[in-house]
Parts: sequence; structure tokens; C-alpha cells
Amino acid sequence: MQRYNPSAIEPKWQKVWEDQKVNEVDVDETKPKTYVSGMFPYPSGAGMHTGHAFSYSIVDTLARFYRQQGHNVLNPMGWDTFGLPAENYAIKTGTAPAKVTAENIANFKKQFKRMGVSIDWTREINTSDPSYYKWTQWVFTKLFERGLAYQKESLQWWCPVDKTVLANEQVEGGHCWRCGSLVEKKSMKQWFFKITEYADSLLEEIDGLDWPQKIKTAQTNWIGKSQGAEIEFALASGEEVITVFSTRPDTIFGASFLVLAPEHPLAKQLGAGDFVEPLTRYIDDAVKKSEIERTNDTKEKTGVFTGSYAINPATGEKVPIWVADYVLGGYGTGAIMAVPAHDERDFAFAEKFGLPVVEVVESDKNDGELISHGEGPLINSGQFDGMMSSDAREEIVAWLEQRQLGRAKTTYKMRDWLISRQRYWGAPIPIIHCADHGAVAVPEDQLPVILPEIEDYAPKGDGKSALARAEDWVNTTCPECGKPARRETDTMDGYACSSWYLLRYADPQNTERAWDPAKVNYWNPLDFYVGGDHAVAHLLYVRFWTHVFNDMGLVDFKEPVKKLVYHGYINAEDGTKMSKSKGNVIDPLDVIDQGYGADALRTYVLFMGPVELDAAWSSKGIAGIYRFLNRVWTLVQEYDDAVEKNATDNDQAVLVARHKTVRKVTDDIRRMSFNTAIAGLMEYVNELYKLKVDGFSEDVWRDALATLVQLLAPFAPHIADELWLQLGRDGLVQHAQWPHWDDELIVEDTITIAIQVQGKLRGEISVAKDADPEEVKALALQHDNVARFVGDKKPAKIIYVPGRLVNIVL
RNA sequence: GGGCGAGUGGCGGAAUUGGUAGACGCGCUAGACUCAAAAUCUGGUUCUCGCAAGAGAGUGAGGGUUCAAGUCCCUCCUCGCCCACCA
Repeated sequence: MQRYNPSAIEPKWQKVWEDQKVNEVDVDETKPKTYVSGMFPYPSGAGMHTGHAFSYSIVDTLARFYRQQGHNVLNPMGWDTFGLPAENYAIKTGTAPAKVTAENIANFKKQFKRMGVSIDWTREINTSDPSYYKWTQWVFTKLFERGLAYQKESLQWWCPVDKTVLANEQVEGGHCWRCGSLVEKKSMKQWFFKITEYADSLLEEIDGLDWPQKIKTAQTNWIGKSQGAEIEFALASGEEVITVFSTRPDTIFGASFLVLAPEHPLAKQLGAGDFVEPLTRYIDDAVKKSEIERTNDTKEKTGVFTGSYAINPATGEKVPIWVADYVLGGYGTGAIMAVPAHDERDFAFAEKFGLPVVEVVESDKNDGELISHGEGPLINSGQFDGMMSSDAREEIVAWLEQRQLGRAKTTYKMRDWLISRQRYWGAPIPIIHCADHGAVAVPEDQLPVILPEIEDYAPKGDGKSALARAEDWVNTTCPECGKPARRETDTMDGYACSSWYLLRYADPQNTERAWDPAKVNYWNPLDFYVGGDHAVAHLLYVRFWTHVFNDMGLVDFKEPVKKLVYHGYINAEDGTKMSKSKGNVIDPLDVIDQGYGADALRTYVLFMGPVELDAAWSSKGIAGIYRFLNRVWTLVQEYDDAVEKNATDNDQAVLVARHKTVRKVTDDIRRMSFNTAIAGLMEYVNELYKLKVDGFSEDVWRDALATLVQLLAPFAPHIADELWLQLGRDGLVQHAQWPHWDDELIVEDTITIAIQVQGKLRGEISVAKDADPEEVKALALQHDNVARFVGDKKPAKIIYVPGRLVNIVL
């Protein structure tokens, strides 16, 4: 009898799969397709970690499950290689990022292969390879043509350590998402993608996505659509007009002052008399501070009076204009009408500076509440008195519109996507700046704009990438007029590269175009996208690009991903995050090498708990899974023992257990409940061990074991193919038909019915599966313990839930 | 402050439509095998009382709907995550 030895069988089967090219696929209209992918990894020098092991165990289990179901399954892999770690390493050591990246990829690939993941490696892509970024650049030029890529001078988040600008999504609580340093505001000319033009389209499609609610909510909040009105307040002196944005135009009669953001273009000009000096000082101070610093201490409001007044267009009264940093320059119009009676922030400000508070909505305030923001009938609002505030919103906007003092307006929190990076290791922005023609896109036949090799990768903090110093490369000619011109020296945000790779997998070697629509429309959109990160950034950008491609007629669908499987993190044994400094990192390759093998690792990470939850690694836990695989192994080795006895008494029980397990495992995998699917397999194995003692007929036993192997294969593919061979089956498990079950067979002839008296369990009886309800009720009343509780009383009602229980109500 | 989740044994968790709470695993424990240990196998394991049969309690707290509630409704507490002066 052989012992279970994963380190012997796993490399053997990995080689068989590779030699037989079993995972290489092509368009095949005769089969249902399934396209599954994890979010492609950044191949760091540290190699694969438990998060990768978890993600790709989910991906591969789905891939193998649907393959066994007869689907044509695309399970590709690629590398998200542009980015700061490789460049920082290059700056430190002088090694070209491309070289380090190639080494890291080789290492990652080897590690993934040792996991036994069923990847079609002929489709491997690498975002920093010119054959890939040629098409990233091509997409850029298409967006540029459509006015969706544009340049503008603006205040931007700037990371002083990484010496680059950052997108809003890359600033976390005022700190750089990469290095953690405090970010600053800096005014620069930058490239943007006009994602705001797609705000409504992206919002509309969210509802229909089969994605976790928390991700959908996060995206909805990020887009942050709010409907309101722009209202014009004329200055009391002079021609100028201040436009404010409000979602509560119904409260305009209560607007007792205006507040401008320090960045507002009129803020300084409004200074009058003695107020000029403190106003200027306040504005200069506030603008220097980052937005985050300003918003960090939310408690205490600060601000200064400008000395100027505006006219409330509803009341005609003079209202003072203040400047305060609680109003943000970048949202709405950068100016608000303050309605202190119905807004907490305005109230706090009014209270501190002694400004008037006018109630205009009547409502029941709870004890201790000074203001209300609920709905109610208007008061102190002229001709609108008595109207419900919710109705007044439209009426008042219409009234203002008529007098040309305002209009309905929708605003979004989302800003355009800033994509230029003053760094070397990224896809060059394919633009040439010409003195006569301005920014000109590089024509398709001149793509890719190859990232040149240079000596010194370090940015010098002058707001330009190291590319600016590659004079030979920078100097070129204008595609329009042929005169000398200069290349754009910024590179693209890495998120641009990852916004279309899911399409490239469908047609990865195409040199004529980014993809063949026929192939993409066959494979895409993804059926399953697996990851545990990028709730808004990547997952919003990839949606944005796909919406654009749909508008351009390049793809037949708007949404790139049907089902998003968003998984949790695997923490260290003590429940804290794994980190090198704490020394509590589990290396999945070590786990394999310790002798547990890839099958145990894969099965264990899926058994730990529901995929969406965080879980703590347990060395005892993986040992338990190894024990389980060992039991499966041994069960097959003892095949002859069980068959020799050739008894048939247990055949029916084995059959029932088998069909039950097929149903449970199939259902559970379909609903992503891998932990319970594995638990079901354990139950089945325990049951077979018990039944094995008495033996069975050979064909029943053989089917029981073959089914076990098939159901186990998505989780533990190596042991499955090995045992499949031992059982004398042909070929690989993945080429066999997934087992079927028969609902009729699952119900045993005799079933156990629970008996309750007044809802409390008092006993059990066994009845035939098709027993007559009246008969079951009578039997229930005869049960000794039940009779004791019923006593002399006559049951008022007897409820029978077929196949489950009887409840006797007294 | 806003939004979204979640609270079940010693631990991770299960209970898919309101129908026997605690599947499965870990741990613990008793036994078998062994000179012994490991490995393996078999049994037990929510708490309290009881030799047992069984009884009582029990899914964060309190109330409600129902023959029946972990599941539905209301009030509250705690924790986690995301966003956060967005007018």
C-alpha cells in the first residue's frame, strides 16, 4: 500500500497537464464558455504571499469546476509590472526595471505552477512589454480623439517622497498610498481622463451588477451624485455675481450669509476696508495647508468676514460674505449659501461668529436639537409659506429660473482621473508637443512610443520625470508639420494599463489591433473576477474604459465583469496582519515544501471560512486538511478490503450518500460556499469509512470512490488525478463528465420526524417517506415522552411539516 | 457625522425558503494499536442538574409577530469596514 506523498505526485501531474496542454483554449461556439480571472498580480521581489494563494485557489477551483461541467474555460494570467517598487529598486541599484521585472515574473510563474493552477500560459501578458503598452497608448490616442483625455493646469496632490502627483483615489487620509508620507498640493499641468462624463452611465449600471453590496455602495458614494441648484447672489456693490450650489434650494429664505472657499477666485477681491489685511492672511494660510489638514480638525470652524455683502435673491436682503476653509474649493462652485437653521456646519459657524439664524422649515425637533434638516412646511418664506419643503425645492428653482437667478444642477464628488506621472517606469503618454499644433497624438503607425533605456532613473523633484533628460528621445518631429517638436515626458498611471487587460487576454498576441471584437465578444465580459482590493480605483476605471469602448463600438457590452468575488484577507495566527517586521508571515511555498503540498494548501485556504471574510492562518488547521486528504487517499488504497467482503446490505446507503454529496458540493460551489462544499466531502468520507466495515458490491464502491475523486478535483487536483488513475479510470478527471444526482434517490425510505409539544422538542419517530400525514400525527401522540407532556389535554392543533416535524399545540 | 456589514460552544465556523441550533474542522478527552511515543483508528465534547432516561437554560440585551424565530419587526448595546466639513 502506497503512502500519500504530495511532493511526489504533485510535480508529476503538473508536468502531465503542461505536456498535454490541457488548459489551452480557443473560441468554441459549441460549448458554453466561462471566463474567470483573478486581479493580475504585481510581481514583487518578495514572491507569492498567502493573499495570492487564496485568490488563485478561488480562481482555480472555479476554473476547474466549470471545466469539469463541460464548459470552455478561459483562465489566463498576466503581470501588472509598471510601478514604483521596480523603479525605486532601479534608482537604488542602477538595475534596469525591465530586468528586475523579468526576474520577478519568472519567479512568480514558477510559484504559481507549483500551486497547480490551471492557467493557459500561452495568453500570458505583461503591461510593461511594448507589445502590450503599444495598445495602452493606442487607447490613450482614441480617448484623446474623443476629448476624453485632456491637459489642464491645476492644483494636484503631490507626494514629496515619491516625487509624483497622485490621483484622488491614491490619497488615503492625506497620505500617499504607496509610501505613506503626507501629500501636498502643487499646481501643475497634468493629463486627465474625463471619467466625469461617464458618471451617470457608471451609476446607472451599478444596480444590475452581481457584485457585493459594499463595493457597489462604495462606488455610488465615490461618484457622489447630488441634485440641487446653482443660485446667483449679486454683490450689494458692483456688477459681480457669486454663484452658489445647494441641494436645499427650498431653504433659500433662510440663507443669512454666504461662505466662499479660500480658493474662490473672488475671495481676495471682496476684501473691503479694515477687513482686507486679516482676509488676505487667512486665505494665504489656508491655501498653503493641504485640504486634508484643513479637514482633519473638523470640530472648530475658522473664517473671516470679507467686509462685502451680497443680495439674497429670494428675500432681497443684504447678507454678509465670509471666507472659511470648511467650504471646499473643488466641489460645487466653491461657494455656499449658509442656512444655519437647517445645516449643522452653518449653524456652528453662525454661532461662533454671531451671525443670524432664520428658521424656514417647520419641523419637530427632538429635545436638545438646535437645528433640523428634515422636511416640513415652509415658514418665513414669503409666497412659499406652508408648502412642503420637498415640493418647494422644485417650485423655488422654477421661480429662480424664471428670473434668471438660478437653475437646477447636478454635481458629483468624483473628479476627473489624473493620469500623468512624473516617473520613468510607466507607459509613455503618446503625445508630441508642437509649437504650431499644440499637443498632437502619436499616429497609430508610430506606436508604440518605446520607453528608452536611460542611466539615471531618479526624479529630481523639478516636477519632471527622468525621461525629460533623455534628450535624444524627447526631441522628435511633429506628426502634423514635420517641424522639430518634443515628446510628452510624463508616463501613464499604472491603472491605465490594468483598465483593459481583461480584454487583451481574449486576443493576447494580436499585432494588428488591440483585440479582435469577435474573440472579445465571445469570452468577455468576465463571468468571475476574483480579488480583495481596489473597491473604487481599479474596479471603477475598468468599468469606465469598458463603457467608452462600448460607445466606440469596440465591444458589445458595457460592463466588464458579471460577478465580482471579493474575498477577505488571510491574517497571521494571532489575527493581526502578516508583516515582515513582525516576523509572522506565512509563505505558501514553505507550506507546500513542508510536505503538506499544494492540494492541502489550496483546500485549506478555502476551508478556513466564507470567502468574503478575513481569516487567521492556523498551522493546526492545515494539518487537519492534510489529515482529510490522507483519509481520502487511504480509503482508495483499501479498495480491495471493502470489495472482498462483497456484502450488499450497505449499497443503498452508499448510493444515497453519494447522490446527496454530489448535490451539496455542486450547489455549494455554485454559490461560492467552498467551506461547506469541503465540509460535505468530509462528511461523505466519514460516512464511507463507517459503511466500509461491512463491505459492498464492487461496482457500487467503485462509483462511490470515483465520484469522491471528481468532487474533490476542483480543490485538490493532483491527488484527484492520481487516485483517478489508481481507480483504473481513463484520462484526466477534468475530461470526465461531472457526476449527476437524482433528487428521488436522496430521500431514504425511512425518515426521522421530530415531535414538538408547544414548540419544544420532545421526541423523534421513524416513518416511511410517503407516510400518510394523519398516520404520522397519530404515531406522534403515541410517543411515550410526548404523551407525558400532552397528558389529558386534547391537542388544539397538530401541525405537520412533511418530512421534518410534528408540532402539537395544546 | 453618514453609509454598509456583523455579533452563534474553548476556537474557525454551519443552519440555502421561518421548521430538530451548533454540520464540518481545530482543540480537549476516553479507548484501541504500541515495550513506549508519534502516526493512525473508534467514541465523547453548548452550559447546568442527573448513573441514566430525561429536564432546565441557550444564537449581544430587551420587547413583539407566529403553532414554531439565529432567521421577520421595533428599541438599545458592542465590534468591524468604507466614506468623511461634499453644502
